[in-house]
Amino acid sequence: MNTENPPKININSSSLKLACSNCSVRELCMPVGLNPDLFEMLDKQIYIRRHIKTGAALYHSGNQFNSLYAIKRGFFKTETLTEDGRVQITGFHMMGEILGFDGIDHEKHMCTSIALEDSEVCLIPLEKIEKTPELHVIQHHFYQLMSREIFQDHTMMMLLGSMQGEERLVAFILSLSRRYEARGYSPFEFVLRMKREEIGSYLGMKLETVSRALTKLHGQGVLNVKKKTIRILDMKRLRKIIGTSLSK
Amino acid sequence: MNTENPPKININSSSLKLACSNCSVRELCMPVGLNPDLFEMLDKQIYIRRHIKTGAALYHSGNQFNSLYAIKRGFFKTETLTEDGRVQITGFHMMGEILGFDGIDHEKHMCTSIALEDSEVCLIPLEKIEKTPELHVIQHHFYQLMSREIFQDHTMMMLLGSMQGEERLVAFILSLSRRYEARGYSPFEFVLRMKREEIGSYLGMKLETVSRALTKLHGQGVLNVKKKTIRILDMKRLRKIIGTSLSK
DNA sequence: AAAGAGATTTGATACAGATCAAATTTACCT
DNA sequence: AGGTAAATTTGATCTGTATCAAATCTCTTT
Repeated sequence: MNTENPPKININSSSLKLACSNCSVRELCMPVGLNPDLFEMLDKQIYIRRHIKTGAALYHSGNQFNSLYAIKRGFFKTETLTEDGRVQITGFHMMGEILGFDGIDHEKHMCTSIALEDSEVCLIPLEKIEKTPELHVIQHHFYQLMSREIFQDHTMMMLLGSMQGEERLVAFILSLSRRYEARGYSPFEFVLRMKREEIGSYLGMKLETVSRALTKLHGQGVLNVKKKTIRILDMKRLRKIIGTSLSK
Repeated sequence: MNTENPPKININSSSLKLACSNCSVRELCMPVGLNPDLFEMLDKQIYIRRHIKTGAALYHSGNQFNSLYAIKRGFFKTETLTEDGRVQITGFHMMGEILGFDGIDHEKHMCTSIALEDSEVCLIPLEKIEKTPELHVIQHHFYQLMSREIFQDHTMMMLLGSMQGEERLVAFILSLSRRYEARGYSPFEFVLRMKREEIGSYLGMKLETVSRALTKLHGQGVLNVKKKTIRILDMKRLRKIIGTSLSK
C-alpha cells in the first residue's frame, strides 16, 4: 500500500483561475449569497485544482492532512480499514461534496479516497481559511458541512442496523437519485460508478445479494437494470419498499 | 412525543461559577494548554449548567439548536428515527463528551438525547464563541471534535457492516472499557447504564441475541456478567475475538 | 476478431441471527 | 415489605443472507 504523502503542489501555480466564481457546483461547496469580493479572494489566493485518474487515490489513510477537497467533477469512494485488516467503503462522493473532514482531528487522513472515474478536485486549505479573518463567514459553513456529514453517517448507521438488504439497496439508489437531481441530472436514470462488490461493501452485504436484489427489483418492474445503468420506472413503489419489512 | 423546545435559561443566572476552570473533565471538552484567561472568560461569560434526570430528554429531535452540550456528569443515549417510524440508538455518551453537533446544519436537533442516569451538562453556545474573537482558538477545537465524531461514526459503520453479532458486542464493551479508563475509572469493571434492548438497537441486533452473546462470553470465562455489571476477566482474549470470524 | 481476465448472474446449501414463546429474575411503586 | 410490571434469560423454530460453485456476460488487450 502507498503510504507516502502526495506531492506538494505550489499554491501559486497557474491553475488558479476559474476556481469558485464560475463553478457550477459552488453553491454546494460554499455558502449561498457569499460576497463577490470574498469569492475573488478565494479564487486568487486559496484554491488550486488537481486531477485524479480513475482508480487513483486522492489520498491514502495515514497521509498528512493538508487540506479539504471539494469535488469539482467525478466520483469517489472512501474506504476505511479496521485493525484486523477488514476494509469497508464508508462513502461514495460526487461533485459538490467535500472530502477529508475526518482528517482534521489528528492532522492525518483516516481513510483512503479513490476516484471511480476521472475526477477533478479543488483544494481547500482549512488552516489558511481559519487564519484569514475576512473568510471568517466561511468557517461557519464548514461547521454546517461537518454537521451534515455527521447526520448522514447516523442515517447510514440506521440503515445498516435496522434495514433488510433489499431496503438498504433501495435507500442507496434513492440517495443517488436525489443527489443527481440536486445537481441538475435526471433522478430517474443514471450510471452506477461502482461495481456490485463495492455497493455490497458499503451496504454491509455480499455482492451476490446485491445482484439478486437488483434482479428482483427489475423483475418487479420498479426499475430497469442494464449493466451499470439504473432506470427508475416507478419511484413511488420504490419509496414504499423502505419500511415495508419492519423487521429489526 | 414532546416537540416543544426546552425552556430558555437566563445566561446571567447564579449557577455560572465553577464551570471549566476546575472541572475534572475539561481536558476532554476543551483544548489542552488553554490560556487561563480564556478559561476565566469561558467560566464567567459563556457557560451555564443544567441537570437532567434519568429518563428525561436533554433535547428532542426537531428542537431548535441553541447550543452544544458538554456532559459534566452522567450518561446519555441519542436516538435517531427514520421516516418510516423506526428508531435506532446512534450513540451512547459519557462525561467529557459533547452532544449536539448534528444540529448545527439546520439549526435543529436531528436526534433525541435522553439521560440514562441523573446527569449534568454544560451549555456551549457555539454562536457566541464564533462571535468572540478572543475565543477563536476554541473554534479549531470544535473542528477537531466534529472530525473525531465523523471518524467514530465511520468506525461504527464498519462495525455494523462487516462484523458478526458477537464481535460487535465485544467491540462495544471494549469501547466502553477504554472510555472509562480515559476518565480514570477501571477498564475492567463497570456498570452498563443501558438495557439489553438498547445495546441491541445500537449494535443492530435483537435483545435476545445480545443476551445470548453475553452468556456465551461469560461461559468462556473472558468476562463476568452480573446484571448490569461487566467485569473483564481476560482482556487479551476479549480483544482477539474481534477479527476471528472474518466473515463479511 | 479472438483471447483472457474480471464482473455479474444464478443455483444449491449452510448458518447466524430473527422470531415466537415461556420461565425467571430484577426493579419499581404504594 | 409485598405486589406488579419490566427486563432478562433460555429454548425451539424459521428465515435472510452468506457461502460455495459454476455459468454467463463484459471489457480490455493484442
